[in-house]
Amino acid sequence: MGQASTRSNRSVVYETLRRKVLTLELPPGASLSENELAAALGVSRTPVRESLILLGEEGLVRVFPKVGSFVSRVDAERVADAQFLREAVELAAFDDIPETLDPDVIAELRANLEQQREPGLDIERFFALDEAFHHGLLRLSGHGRAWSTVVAAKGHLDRARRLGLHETNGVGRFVDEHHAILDAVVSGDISSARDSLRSHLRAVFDDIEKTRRRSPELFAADDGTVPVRRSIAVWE
Amino acid sequence: MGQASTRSNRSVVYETLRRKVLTLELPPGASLSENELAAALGVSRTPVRESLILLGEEGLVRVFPKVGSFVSRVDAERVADAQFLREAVELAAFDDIPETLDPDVIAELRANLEQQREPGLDIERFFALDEAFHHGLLRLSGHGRAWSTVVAAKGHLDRARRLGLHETNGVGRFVDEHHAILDAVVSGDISSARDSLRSHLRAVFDDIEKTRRRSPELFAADDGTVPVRRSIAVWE
DNA sequence: TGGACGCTGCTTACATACAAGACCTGCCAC
DNA sequence: GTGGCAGGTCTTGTATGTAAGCAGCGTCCA
Repeated sequence: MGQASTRSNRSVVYETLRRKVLTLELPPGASLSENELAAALGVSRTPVRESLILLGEEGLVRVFPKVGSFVSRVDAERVADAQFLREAVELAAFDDIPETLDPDVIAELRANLEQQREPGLDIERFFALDEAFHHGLLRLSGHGRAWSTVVAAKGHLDRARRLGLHETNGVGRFVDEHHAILDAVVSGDISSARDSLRSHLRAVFDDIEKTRRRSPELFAADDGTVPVRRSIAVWE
Repeated sequence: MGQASTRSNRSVVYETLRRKVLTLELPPGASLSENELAAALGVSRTPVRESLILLGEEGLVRVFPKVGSFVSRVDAERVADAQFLREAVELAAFDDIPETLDPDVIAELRANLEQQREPGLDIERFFALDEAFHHGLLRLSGHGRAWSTVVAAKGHLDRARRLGLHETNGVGRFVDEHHAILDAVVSGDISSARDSLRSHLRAVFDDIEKTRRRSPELFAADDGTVPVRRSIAVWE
């Protein structure tokens, strides 16, 4: 594939596919044929297959034995599960925030928020910054390693969110909330920080729910029905 | 392998290996050669390899490229992470317990507790009942699907616990706590149920910590050091 | 017209062959 | 004795071959 030899092909394939699924470049229902993906990515079926298995475990892909693999539908139930998990972890972490905050992490969070204010922020950049911000919050309480669990949940949330949010219009509100959370943390008002974080996470979820009501056709029950074969173009 | 053809070989291999790791039948540091496992299980390397990848994602196995795969060390840091995650999820679920409880689930939980009281309870049976009990509690709040996340965490906790707990001596206390939790839930005192559940989970964790202090050699930092090749017999 | 049946082409599941790197061991030079 | 190098053998990573199952479509028959 031409990438540095320090990374396995499987890692590259996995991350490539995951990114394309999360950005909806590979939309829900898209067919993910091992052969086609292998050819498109210039590798054999093995790393592709292993990546699909991992994505299946994550719930982003459904593998139907002997039939095909498909990008999973955006399922409202799964999105709600993800929201519950994320909220539980991030709020619980706040209970363990120490008296004296790690100045490095605080500096990183402040710098992050600066960038969230930059004009011309595109949606991909915002999602990346948002992710780093919430990860930083977890690290403040010494629970940074729980982030990987949140990431798995966050994937479903972001995918649902993207369905209705293709520009950064209205993102400013979330940036404001990030500031409020960090300010509360720094000032030592953990209780207020908790409330701010909770309402922030809920606001994101409400945003998703609003999208779902406005465009229910984008969401679909993941009820095990097999998508029509090759119903959606696979590779761009 | 002889199992019913309705289940894939990979599922069988994965579950077999996972069980052996969790029960310490495959102890921390044990070598997991793809070739040897494939021969021992009567399948090819493919399903074995895919299982190892999944177990690696779960943190129960470490795969060193071109060197070997090994059962991961019981790492105190990872155990603490698991405890944090589990506590966060189970406590958050209690906030969503509805006024009227699902009678089927309640009946199931009561029956479960009956069995926990049975004399001659062995450790494996207790772990299974404990697992079903906590899963049931999650279902009461409609968050049963979050159980899979807790399971991943619980694996690390159980493994640590088994290191010091090889009989059910002292398990009675945990059974009592289960009763207290369920009684509080049924009586509608969610706040008390929360407190009981929290102290229950903490007690289990303290139990692990006590084991760690008593037998620190059982725990080891998972610092990336490669175990000596074939240092521990692989298959029984 | 409608239903059943078989063929064809696709898919994943599994098995195996090959490649490439890491470790250990033993020999050899000093 | 000791350092270093080479080779053999292990490992996982990747590629490819084989098997088996499902779907869709066309055909044939009633």
